[in-house]
Amino acid sequence: MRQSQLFTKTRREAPKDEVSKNAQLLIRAGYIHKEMAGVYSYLPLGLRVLNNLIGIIRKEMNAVDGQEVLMSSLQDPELWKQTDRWSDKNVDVWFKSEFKAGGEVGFGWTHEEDITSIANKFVSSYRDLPFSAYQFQTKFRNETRAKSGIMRTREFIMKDMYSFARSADEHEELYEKIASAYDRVYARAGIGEQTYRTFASGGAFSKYSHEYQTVCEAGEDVVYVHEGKRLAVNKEVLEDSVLADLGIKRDELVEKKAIEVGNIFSLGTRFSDALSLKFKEEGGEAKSVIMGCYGIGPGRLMGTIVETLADDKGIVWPAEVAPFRVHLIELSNGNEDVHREAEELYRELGQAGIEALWDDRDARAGEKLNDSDLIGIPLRVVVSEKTLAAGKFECTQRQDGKTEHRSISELLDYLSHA
RNA sequence: CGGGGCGUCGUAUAUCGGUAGUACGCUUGCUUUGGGAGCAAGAUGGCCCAGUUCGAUUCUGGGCGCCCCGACCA
Repeated sequence: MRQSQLFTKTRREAPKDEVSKNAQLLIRAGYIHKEMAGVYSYLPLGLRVLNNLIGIIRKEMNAVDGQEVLMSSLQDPELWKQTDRWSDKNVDVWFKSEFKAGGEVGFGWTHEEDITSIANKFVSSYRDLPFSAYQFQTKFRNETRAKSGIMRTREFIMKDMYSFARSADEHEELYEKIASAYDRVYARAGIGEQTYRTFASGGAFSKYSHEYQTVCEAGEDVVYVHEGKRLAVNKEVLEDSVLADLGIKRDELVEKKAIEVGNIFSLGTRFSDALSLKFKEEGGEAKSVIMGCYGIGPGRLMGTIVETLADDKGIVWPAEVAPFRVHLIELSNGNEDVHREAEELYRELGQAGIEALWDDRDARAGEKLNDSDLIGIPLRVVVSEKTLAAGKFECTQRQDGKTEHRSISELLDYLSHA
């Protein structure tokens, strides 16, 4: 799209009350807008990034046979009372409201109860299992303290998947399959190398749960990374018995700060028992369904990418995540030939299916180039009197600043292979 | 929820019990044009409610909001 028509603008300075790098850069570049503490809106550029991340996650969940649903935000207290998770004493993150006609209602902060109740309508036989269902849905959590920009908010979209299996073995198989999908998500999101499957406390039904932790100075968690095995152990569970389980030694571990970008865990029969989700085995015997739960917050993932990959000039988006593939910078200063050349290139890119942000604003070179660095689109293509004379465009990688000069066909060829 | 800090043009910052200034941004004009240009003219501000005072943006109290540390974080 034409940058002159983009209704957001960049800013030189971040608001003084934003301390986290992710929020500072995302606000300065016009990706997000803060509504109140812990509540952010996504603006055109930000929504493009968020949707790209959602697209990646959706594809990977579908690839492991996840079935997408969309559950309601409004939650029925009766359901939650059955699992003892309605009272504010047991759960302190509830947002609650009332119906005009009387009666309480809650805003969902997770959906085990809901999905289990839905599954109950359809699952009765061993033939109905296994399956996994997931959604992208806005969660509400009344955090006592929102913090770190978009990393910990009171309203956020979460991809939450729930698996339903007939046996512990079957559950384990599903669990591992989904875990591998998670690895692919982080790799495609550009933070695969920094992200480790991390052993964390498991709760009542399995010894461990797994977090996906991205090593980053801004992280709130402390993990111990075993580079050889590409895994990590959360500080919370760092004990000799855990090290023995994993076959690793204490001195092989390196302490790092990390951001939790995903969490998967086994639920056992905690919810199926409480809500009577059972199936009949081949022999006719009723058994409780074994469940698992798998979460990723695309917003937090977006923040983590910014925290992890940004440099002192601004954001650096990985290719699959970026709001546009190309940032076309027109430095025409009123030169009609340069302007026409930029317009032509923009059209050609569009025809090739490559989305570009075309900076056609009447602004000086410094402002445009600095904005381009801040916005962080992977490839910057400059069109100017110089490039017009040379017959080649100046193509610069945002990530490493490397520049190459390409003709239009060379550029299209490069983009089709990248 | 405990502790601490902060609310001044759109943004970032000064000052001050008596005229609220600067920078960037914005408007208009001229010049300039490859890493946030120059000149000139202009518009825009004291979170809310009380109290003290001749006079409050400033002092006091309350409210609301925001940030940080901790606790919490299936």
